[in-house]
Amino acid sequence: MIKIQLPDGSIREVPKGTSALDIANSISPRLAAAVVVARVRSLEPAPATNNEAALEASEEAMYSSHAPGSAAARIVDLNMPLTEDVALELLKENDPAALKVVRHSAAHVMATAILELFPETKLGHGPATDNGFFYDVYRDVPFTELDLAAIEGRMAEVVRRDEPFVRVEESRDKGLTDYAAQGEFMKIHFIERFTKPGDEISLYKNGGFTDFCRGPHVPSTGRVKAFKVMSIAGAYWLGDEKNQQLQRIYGTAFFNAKDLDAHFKHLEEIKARDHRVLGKQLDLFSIQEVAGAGLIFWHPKGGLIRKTMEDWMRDECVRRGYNLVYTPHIMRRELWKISGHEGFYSENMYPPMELDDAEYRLKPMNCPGHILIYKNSPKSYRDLPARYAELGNVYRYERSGTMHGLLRVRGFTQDDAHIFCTPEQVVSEIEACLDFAEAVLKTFGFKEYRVELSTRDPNKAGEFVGTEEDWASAEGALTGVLSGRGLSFQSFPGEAAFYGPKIDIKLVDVLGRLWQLSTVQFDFNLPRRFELEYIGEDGARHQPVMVHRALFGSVERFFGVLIEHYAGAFPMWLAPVQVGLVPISEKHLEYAHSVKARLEAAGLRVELDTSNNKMQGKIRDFGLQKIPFILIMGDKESATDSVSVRVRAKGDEGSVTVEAFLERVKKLVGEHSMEL
RNA sequence: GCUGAUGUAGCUCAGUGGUAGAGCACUCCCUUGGUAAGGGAGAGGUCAUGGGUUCAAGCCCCAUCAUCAGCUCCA
Repeated sequence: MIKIQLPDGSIREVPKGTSALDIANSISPRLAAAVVVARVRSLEPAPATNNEAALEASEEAMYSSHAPGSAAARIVDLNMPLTEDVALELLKENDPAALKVVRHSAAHVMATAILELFPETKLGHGPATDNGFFYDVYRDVPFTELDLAAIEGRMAEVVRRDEPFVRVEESRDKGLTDYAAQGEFMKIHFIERFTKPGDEISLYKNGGFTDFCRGPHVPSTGRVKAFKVMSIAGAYWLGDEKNQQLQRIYGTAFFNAKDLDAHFKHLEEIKARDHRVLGKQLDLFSIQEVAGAGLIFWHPKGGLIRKTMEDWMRDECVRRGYNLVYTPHIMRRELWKISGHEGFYSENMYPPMELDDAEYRLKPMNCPGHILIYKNSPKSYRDLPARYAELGNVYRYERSGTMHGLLRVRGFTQDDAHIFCTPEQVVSEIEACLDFAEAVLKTFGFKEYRVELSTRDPNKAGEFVGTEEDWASAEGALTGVLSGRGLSFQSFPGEAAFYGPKIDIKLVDVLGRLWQLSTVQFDFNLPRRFELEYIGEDGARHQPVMVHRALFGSVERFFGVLIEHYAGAFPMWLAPVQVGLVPISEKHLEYAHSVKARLEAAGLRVELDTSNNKMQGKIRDFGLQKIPFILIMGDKESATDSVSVRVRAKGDEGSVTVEAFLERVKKLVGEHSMEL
């Protein structure tokens, strides 16, 4: 007999070999029908997990469905015989872990369908993802959309057959031999990678289909109730572009049709906030084929928002002790050789232009320009810290398939600054950068963010420049500042730039998506390459510490994220048109013009609709443009020097005097208020 | 760069080898109204670009460019 502890704390004694499904059935048949999978936790004290194993497990989990679960708690098949005392949790159709199991099982159903229709296909792996699942397969002939439809149809049949998922264990050698006979080269790779000689390997069978898989699965294919084959894409074998390309077939699955529908609705919502869609609808920016990919045209309304962002940023820089500088867009190739870009960044740079005096290259970064300004005159410790800031346009050659709206472009503007300081000043400078970064996020309406610290991988010292001591002190400074501020952060060893460690701030938008924007980085490399120095208090020459920092990251990318964050409904201070004026009839036009003049005199951005459309139509048009305030003016208003106020997303608020309205909105603008 | 899909009016899209279409937007006319679409008329296209097949190509074939979904990359 073994002891099974249920979530309410009660303990049942059952014969060894009893399954979770048996227990569910003993509680109630309805529970047994609703439960998908079980989570068990050993009642013995959990053995200390060793770090290396945990690391390997996470690596496996990245591209394998064979990763072992944690020793403490693991998800198991409902019909797996329980052989020791465990705490048992029956997961029903409301549990995220259960959904993953459903999706992974859906991947097996899809593989079953694919092999039935296209037996020549070789299988890679088929994990669940955040939004569904995929299966990587290899076949000489690409699958067409018709094939995908056929696969989906056959999946429905496999589900209807309601084949039980049966776990089978067999010797590794037999598995390898069988797969070799079938030419399943990818399965062989996975077995060799994830199991050791002498291990038993686990297979899951449903009907005539068998897959090397560690599970768990739903009890039978009939439990995959709501699914859809989504799309097909190329994916490199083992994620390496030097390897052959596989066909990755994406699908998604949910517990029921309602959830599946909700998922598609959610996809539509995301599409409606897509900055590329809104950029067109609100006439903010464009990308033009005739000009080239990844190059942004800022239209008047987008330009106005950009100006507001830039004005704020420049003012704030000045207020915080930065000096604004400007540097050229093209510079001699010689400079890029000194900086090292010519060597290690060349792939991302536009090729040299040959002029009569020398070769020139477009700048991919602003650092060398700022360094030349620093170097132009001797510096004393009294001159430090020197903080040079620039909204610098840089051009980087991105590979053709990688551009994405405003978020990944070939020409963009960095709010870039470089701080040259003494080692003693570093901590307070980093502090100030983080303060500034927080101010940016807060001002533009982002409440949540995550902090990441990227450090050197000591095992790969050769890939990083700078001495042991440099790195130790720089990483210590960054860590110290972060903990000193009480910020929780995640460390990423090995993720540092080759020239120094960095802090990245990722903001979380309204949909919970993460965006990498702000970055604060140490640089041991450039000060040395350019032989930067300052005269210290001791009269000797010293090398300054250099800190790179960008807060918007790129103005283009930040704008793109901003559009999606607000779904185009910008707060008052950023809205390109702040007030829309609607005269009810032609005879109110004169009054409308006078109101417009008064609002504009107060610095507001106002649009007056003088068309002969109906007032309802004018309201609709302004509404679609997501203008914060619409003012309606008819007989009543013109007689009392007032306006009828309609607020975005709130509606009609009745009439107030022009003075009172002005008072209200000037406050909203001045305070950068998120509300209206 | 790789795999697949897409490219028709300013926008969203229909058009399976035989005269280039719709709705919205735009211009003009009528309508002058009380909180998200009044009515009518008109104008607008090198069907991404370049080749090819065909008596005939938006449609079939090839190449190129761009976009989209992924992959890879992203100081």
